[in-house]
Amino acid sequence: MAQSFTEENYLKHIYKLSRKSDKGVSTNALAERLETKASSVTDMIKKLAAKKLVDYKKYQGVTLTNKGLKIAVDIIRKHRLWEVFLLEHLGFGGTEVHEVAEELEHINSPELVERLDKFLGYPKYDPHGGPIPDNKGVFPAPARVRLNELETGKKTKVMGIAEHSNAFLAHLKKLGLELGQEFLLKERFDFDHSVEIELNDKTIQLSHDVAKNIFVAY
Amino acid sequence: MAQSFTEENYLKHIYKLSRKSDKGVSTNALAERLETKASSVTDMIKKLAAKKLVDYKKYQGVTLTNKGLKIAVDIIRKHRLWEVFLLEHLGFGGTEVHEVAEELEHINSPELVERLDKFLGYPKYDPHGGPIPDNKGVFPAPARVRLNELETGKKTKVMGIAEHSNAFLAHLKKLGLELGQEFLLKERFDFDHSVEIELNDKTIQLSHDVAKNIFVAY
DNA sequence: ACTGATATTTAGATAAGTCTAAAAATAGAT
DNA sequence: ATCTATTTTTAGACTTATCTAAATATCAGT
Repeated sequence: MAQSFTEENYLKHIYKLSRKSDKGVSTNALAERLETKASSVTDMIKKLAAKKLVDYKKYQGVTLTNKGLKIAVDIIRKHRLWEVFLLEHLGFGGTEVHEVAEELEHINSPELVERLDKFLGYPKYDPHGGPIPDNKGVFPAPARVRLNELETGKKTKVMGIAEHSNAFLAHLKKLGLELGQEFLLKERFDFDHSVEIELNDKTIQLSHDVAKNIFVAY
Repeated sequence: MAQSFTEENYLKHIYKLSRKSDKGVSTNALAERLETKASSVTDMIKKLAAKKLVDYKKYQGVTLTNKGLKIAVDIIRKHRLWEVFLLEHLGFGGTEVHEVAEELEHINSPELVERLDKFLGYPKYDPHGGPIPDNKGVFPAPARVRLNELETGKKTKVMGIAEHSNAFLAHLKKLGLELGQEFLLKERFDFDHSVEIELNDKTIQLSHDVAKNIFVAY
């Protein structure tokens, strides 16, 4: 039972939104994400429910079934593998990659994905730090943590980010916090959870909002 | 003005069929190629004509406009570049590649294509010997020729094939005529245009039908 | 020039995914 | 507990690409 491009996108975004809270995903939230109308979302949700890819009760939001979850995770896998390819082998820059990967993730060939995974050396994280599930849908155990959770006094490095807005990317760039950048976590201030780090002989402050969106090695 | 997956396929197949004869491509021929019905083809042709991608007069078949030709050639370019990638870098086998490339050829990102082309080393032919047009749509001048056109007495090697049926591929394999295989063209027999070649110390005969579908270096 | 066979087009229907506008359900405030 | 604002669903329509069945045009042979 093959899924259409559109169905796959719905499943993927239901998955992503469901990570943010443990309630069902609301129709409006999905509509906004998918840049479509709530009525369209309702229609599609019914279709996905008929295919047993989501559980749905009117007015209650949707959740993925195991079947739907499997498909969603596989899309994530493909997306992130392609991103690794685009960034590490084709030399794409940071932000241009995303929309191309949005297309490539829907290419339907399990063999292609396996071969690509092998070609890339079975990477566990994409260049943004997103974990890449294996072909069983299992995510790697994180050898990394959010900067707001790291113990002070540790030397570490930027492994990825949890927030991909252009504003955030630009901010990090300005701070010199590129992917792979090493630095020392000097102190955490309890009253606002901001942190102080040292990199390239400069000491800088990061707000809690920034720190919690940076993945670092531990 | 972006083309849909389906429109691109129509354009590609119109292009390929129009190579075989210099008349317009017939509705039925297209229907057979695309595994659809003649009536569907008529509808789509009208749509393409409205977009000025084909010239069309009722009952007279279709031909590509310059605009349509450009798109068709670009699809071929993408298809063949992806085939190079799949075969040379991902280790795919000969025949499994085609349907994956059929999907990849519709990924819409000029930058991706340029970067892929560069990554692959600007190949001029795909692994089947198909010439790869450059980003202006220009095909490479062939440094190769069909075996039935080569002068006798020449040492040469298999550069590609013009026929991709499984039967033909199996036949070549059995003869030991893999891609890249070197051999000597010993003789051509005028009465049936069959040829005699020597490879790996064996002398074998090839019919005209076989010879004309093998591209060789010259 | 006619006739039968074949190729092509038209007309009307269907399915997927979307929309607008209106109706119905829910949640929050009092 | 009720009212109001918000969210969600329904109903009906539109677009794309397809189909079947029927109508029409072209072609080849006489």
